[in-house]
Amino acid sequence: MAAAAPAAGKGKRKRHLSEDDVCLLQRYNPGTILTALQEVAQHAEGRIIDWRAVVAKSATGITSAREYQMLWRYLAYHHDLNESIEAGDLPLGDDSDLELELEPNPSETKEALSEASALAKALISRSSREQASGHRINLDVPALNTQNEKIVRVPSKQLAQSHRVTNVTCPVSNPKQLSHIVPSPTHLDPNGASKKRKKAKAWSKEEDADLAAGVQKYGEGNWEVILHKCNFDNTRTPDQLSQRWALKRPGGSTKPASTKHASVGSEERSATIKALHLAVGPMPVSSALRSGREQSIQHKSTAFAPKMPQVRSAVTPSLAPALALPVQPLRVAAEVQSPLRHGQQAPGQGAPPKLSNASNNTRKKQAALPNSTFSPSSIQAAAIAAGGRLATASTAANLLKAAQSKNAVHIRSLGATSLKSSASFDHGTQSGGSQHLESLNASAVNGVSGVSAVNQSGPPAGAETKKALGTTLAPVPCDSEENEDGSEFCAITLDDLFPEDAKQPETVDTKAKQPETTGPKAKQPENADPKAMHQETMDPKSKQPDTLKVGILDPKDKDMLEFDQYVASQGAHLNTDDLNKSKCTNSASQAQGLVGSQKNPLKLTPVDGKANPVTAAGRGKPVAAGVASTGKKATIPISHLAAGTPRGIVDTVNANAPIRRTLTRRAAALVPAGCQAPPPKHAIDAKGCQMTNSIATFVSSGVPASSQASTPAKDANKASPPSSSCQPKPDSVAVNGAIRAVKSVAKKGNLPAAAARQ
DNA sequence: ATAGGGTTAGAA
DNA sequence: TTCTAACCCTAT
Repeated sequence: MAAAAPAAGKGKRKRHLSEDDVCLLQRYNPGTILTALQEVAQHAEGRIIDWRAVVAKSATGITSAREYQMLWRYLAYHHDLNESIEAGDLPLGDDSDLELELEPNPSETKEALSEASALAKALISRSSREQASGHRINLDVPALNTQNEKIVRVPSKQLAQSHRVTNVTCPVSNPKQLSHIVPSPTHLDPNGASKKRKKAKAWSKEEDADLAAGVQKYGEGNWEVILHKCNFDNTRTPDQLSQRWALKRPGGSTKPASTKHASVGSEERSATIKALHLAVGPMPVSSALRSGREQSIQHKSTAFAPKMPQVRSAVTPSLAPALALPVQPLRVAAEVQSPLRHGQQAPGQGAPPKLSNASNNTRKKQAALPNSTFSPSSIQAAAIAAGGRLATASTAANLLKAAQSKNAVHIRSLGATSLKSSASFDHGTQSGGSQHLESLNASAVNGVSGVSAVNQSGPPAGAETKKALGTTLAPVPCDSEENEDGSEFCAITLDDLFPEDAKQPETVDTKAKQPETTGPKAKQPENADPKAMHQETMDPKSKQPDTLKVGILDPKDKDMLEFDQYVASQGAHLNTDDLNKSKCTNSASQAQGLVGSQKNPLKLTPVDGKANPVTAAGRGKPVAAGVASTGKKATIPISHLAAGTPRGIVDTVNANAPIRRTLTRRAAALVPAGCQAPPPKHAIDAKGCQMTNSIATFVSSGVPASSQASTPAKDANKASPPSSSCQPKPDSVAVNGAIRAVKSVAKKGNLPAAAARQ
């Protein structure tokens, strides 16, 4: 509303009075309001307004000084309108009425003038109607063309009778609403006032809350629905909602820590906790989520991998910092370090997850560096949670059937992978089905191995591996650091993980094409079967009952173990939970809302040959294989028959970050990771594991198989040996079946829309 | 639908 | 003048 604005005095706040304010009032005729504003301006010479004097002379018809004050405060400060005010009530005594100074004659803009003009006409129009119906409101509305005549003058006597108007038909300046009443401002002002950018309207907390609630209720992306179902004023557009959400959504915020949300960390942490609760039910999450050194304790987090898939919401990067649960499926403890992380702290004694809010330069950057600290397990946890969405009960069942019936897919066991891990590091910009395959097989399954080898081989090997791996490890050479217990750690920066962001994509292809050459020197004692490298991923032979050496938890891992055990105990239940339940439920959506966007992250490329996996995977960050592998001296033989027991944290790493881009792989990789993990000591439900395995199997091999069979992806040429190994074979039938199964699930809505679209 | 970048308005 | 938030536009 153009006539608005008790406006700014020097150093005072300024507020625009919009038509919405008037609409909200419902109690007062707009003319009354305008008159009141004018009167307030006239009486606002001192610090304190003498409301009684104002009322005495008021033309508004308002007889209660208190009411008058209340109206003003509503208009100026959005104070509540108190319904129960008697005529004799005294105004409040405080002197806060003029925190906003009055500008009786604010300078008008073209837009304002046109709006005001429209408003005036609307008022006149209504006035005419009311006149015809006996409700005469005598509004003398000038065109507001001059500085001194902006305020509607309302003859006092009429207003005295009519200042209370019930069901005020709100005159609007919004062209949409106005169009049926009076010519739109567009017509009134052909000079482009209507073209002018809308005045920025700050988002109130209420709006943000509404938005969050809307997202929870209707899901991210349904901005139209949210817009209409939630009480957004008509000045908001779906686009604005989307943009706002992009800014405000938990985990997606680009806000620097210095601003409003000072403690993003705690927010994310709590969000994570909630998400985790949703995933695994009430449990001593706190122990698992502890920050600080304890958090970095080596931990067989793989044990709970299969237990968490029911988290429907995407676990966004925010989960990672909170879930710093290291993993040590192998003998090398690896910790992903953010470049922001100060010092080269021994990962095992890592500082509390430090959220990086500092770099807020670009959204891109944010996407690439959602959080500053990844620990393998946190990553895994995130990926698990994300990947979990792949598996509804039915999906799992279908996939299980498919996988079991034909033994269609066999993920190469750790032993077979040996040095190909390099390929998994080199996904950078690589795209195409081959990438999927590669990622899944090499990074998910083998990645850890590769890293392990690197670490175990010591600095020289690390350096070499770094080279072999391309640029992924460049920023932070995989220097072996020995922990007090002898565990070795590999520090990997985010740049390592996301070479694409590090702008070193060239190396990708080359490496991908020559995976074998990558890390011959990387030592992988347990699995160093060169032939294995050439084995088909789907080849049953690859299913080597390798014995994994998993470090025994040392005492300080107790909490982690506790966590694992708990999760393990929850395994079956979680795996059979019906994902559908959570689809729109509060809790699930809450997780979504709190933890972050789930729509984007999930892209199930494999489902359909039409979907070009390249898009999702091609842009995907390279798989930071091996990040997770860790190990301790004591070893426990672990048979990782099922689905090849990928040490999949690797892919999980990516799941943490721009999930949107690579989730297809990550989720897939992830699941197997979980399955493999259950160390003997953890009583894990075989069923749940199998199911998960099935899914993993499907995803892993299914993607490439599918894409290769049906889509000559543009990057198909880049197919690396591993991927080619995944050529559809008789066995792949099962894979396809699994794909179909998932597809159907997706169609049923069990998978996020984004996934279904794929 | 969304990301990313540019533009604009308002506040400090 | 600078910074920030909101808006707008365009490409994907």
